[in-house]
Amino acid sequence: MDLAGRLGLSQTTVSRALNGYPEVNEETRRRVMDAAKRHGYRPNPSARRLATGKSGMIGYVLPTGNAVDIDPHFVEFLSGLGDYARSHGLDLVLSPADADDQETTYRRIVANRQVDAVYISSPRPADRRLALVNTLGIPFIVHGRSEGFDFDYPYLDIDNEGAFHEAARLLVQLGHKRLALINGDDRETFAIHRERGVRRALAASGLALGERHICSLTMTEENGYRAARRLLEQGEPPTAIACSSLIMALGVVRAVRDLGLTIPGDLSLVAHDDVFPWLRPENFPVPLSTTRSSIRLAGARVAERLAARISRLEEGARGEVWPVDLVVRGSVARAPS
Amino acid sequence: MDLAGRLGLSQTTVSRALNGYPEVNEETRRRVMDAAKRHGYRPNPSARRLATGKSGMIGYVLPTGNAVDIDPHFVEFLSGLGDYARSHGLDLVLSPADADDQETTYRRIVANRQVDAVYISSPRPADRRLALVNTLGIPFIVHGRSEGFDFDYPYLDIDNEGAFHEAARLLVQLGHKRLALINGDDRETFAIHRERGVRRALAASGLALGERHICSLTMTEENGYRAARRLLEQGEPPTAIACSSLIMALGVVRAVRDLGLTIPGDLSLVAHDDVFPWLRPENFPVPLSTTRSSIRLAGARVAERLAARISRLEEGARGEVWPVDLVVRGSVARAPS
DNA sequence: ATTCAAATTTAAAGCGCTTTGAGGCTGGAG
DNA sequence: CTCCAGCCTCAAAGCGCTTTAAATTTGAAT
Repeated sequence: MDLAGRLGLSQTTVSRALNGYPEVNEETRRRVMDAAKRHGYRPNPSARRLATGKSGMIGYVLPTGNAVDIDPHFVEFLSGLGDYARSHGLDLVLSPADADDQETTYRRIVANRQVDAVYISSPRPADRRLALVNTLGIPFIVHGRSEGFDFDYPYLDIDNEGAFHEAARLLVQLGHKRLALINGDDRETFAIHRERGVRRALAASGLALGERHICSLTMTEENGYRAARRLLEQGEPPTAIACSSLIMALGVVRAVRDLGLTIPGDLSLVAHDDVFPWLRPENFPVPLSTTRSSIRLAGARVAERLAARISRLEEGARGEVWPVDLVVRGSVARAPS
Repeated sequence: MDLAGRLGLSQTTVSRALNGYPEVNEETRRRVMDAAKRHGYRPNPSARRLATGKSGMIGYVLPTGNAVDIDPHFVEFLSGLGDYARSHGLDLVLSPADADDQETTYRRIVANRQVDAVYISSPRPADRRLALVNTLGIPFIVHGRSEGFDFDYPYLDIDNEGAFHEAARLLVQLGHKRLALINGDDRETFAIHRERGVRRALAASGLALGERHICSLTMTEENGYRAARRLLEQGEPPTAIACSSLIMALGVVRAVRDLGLTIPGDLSLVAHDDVFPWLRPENFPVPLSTTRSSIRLAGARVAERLAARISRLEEGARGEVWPVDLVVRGSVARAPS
């Protein structure tokens, strides 16, 4: 669609007018903009891309594999990300990669300039993806945190340690001496931080988190159940449990029932709530106390910062840590005497 | 990276050799392929795209909005899709769109040739997206089915009607006269089909699905709870419930408990299981009977067919309907007398 | 009038690949 | 030998945009 021809202008001027370059007469710009709108002209992204190297897309390397399950949290994060992306004309590219070799894929999308920025989620300590992406020089943001690097990086995380510290502190204040933690996969930083939070709270009162009072498993209902049974059937069962996910908490509740115990009579329970629209803590058989942080809002914020980095409005390694609400509901009570 | 130069060949020949054109000497081809591998040469997709109009990507228009939640099923579907896509070098582009105006986005991605094919999910009867995409002429596959069009289209669906027919038939055989259905949003075809299946099974035995024995809501735990309470607290409560989702079934189970009833003593329950790794029917307080169909496998199959359509190995409007397993577990029993 | 810098606009050179239309070789048929 | 069919390979023309370098116009100052 030769807009330039129609207007008797050169392609150059049209391009400049459309892209907001200053060296175009305002009146000319108006004419061009006008004609563009009238004819529904949209620059061909493939061409623009070839010329500029910018794609207008955000990338995410999706670990896949037969035995690899995508975390259900992902969809909520995506809701937020998508919501922001939509209103800013960004698309999201999911590049599936072998879960055991994501590096190749990162290299590819960067080398090919398929996306303008990427985000990384569920980071682990010394996560190789971070080092890689940092080297490759593509704008990125980490959702969560890593540890053990000698460089800083931009991230958005929630205060997992603080949240679980608060939760544990509350339980301790209620007189609980034997506290247990049902955590997510402890190779991920968030789980490490949560454990740290619990330990710190216990230590402050001269208590400790027993070796047998901590479980670390992928966050499924079944694992929540198993962990709870293991914990509750041992010699010195905990009187309170902090749990890393609402889904696992479902299993915990089931286990408690199966054992003929009650919440909060025999066991106090606090879980982390990522705010799923389809499973709410207030609707648990006994309303569940939670540490709450909307993962969806995080998605939107990550998109926002990614956009800012692409347009160089944000630079440097700014880390952002969100506080987490502790919402007390019926599932916690004084320790049984 | 001028591969052509290195080899003393023309760009043309290199391009042809790499893309498998027949007019290249096999020995030459080998040399080129070899050098390409050795130097890690990868054609620049942006350039190739500009030249061919093909992007090597699959598209999905993601409905977003402040009040729009992405279905948790999406992530499982994505697992399958991603798994296939990975092994075939396809990327997935999610284009977020205002849930109320997806048309603009479809037009854009087609006009810009951003993707080679798209899939559509959660279709409704006479879904406008179908008509649109069909007109636009981009390869596509529908996950699910629509109704009321005068043209055929390629789709992959499960036999929702058959599944719920079987489930209802089983319940009827067990002597249940008052059956209820807790369905998903009845604007979507799958829900309509499921209702149809239940009605057909009941009709076969001279029974009917009472107006007050059917609920249709988005599939959350809370809605499952509400629906179950509404059903069970009315004058003639059902003795059996068919439920469209495992998540809703959680709510049903909770409601049953709250009312002091038992499964399957007072109420038989069957739910549809999309096979989530994090919530399994056998782990319900009473193992849940289900109609089971892996949505993840569907995702992989959709990707496979999409790829086939892109390379024109598949053409026409082939519909594919997968049978659904009925898995009987402890949650169903003879109707109370 | 003349001049020069600032303000606009333009021609043309990429971006890195595919594809079209030709040209160069080889070898058996004439 | 000459020709021509078959094979291969190549130069060059896009694909539709951005950007560099140069040209033109404008306008105030000389």
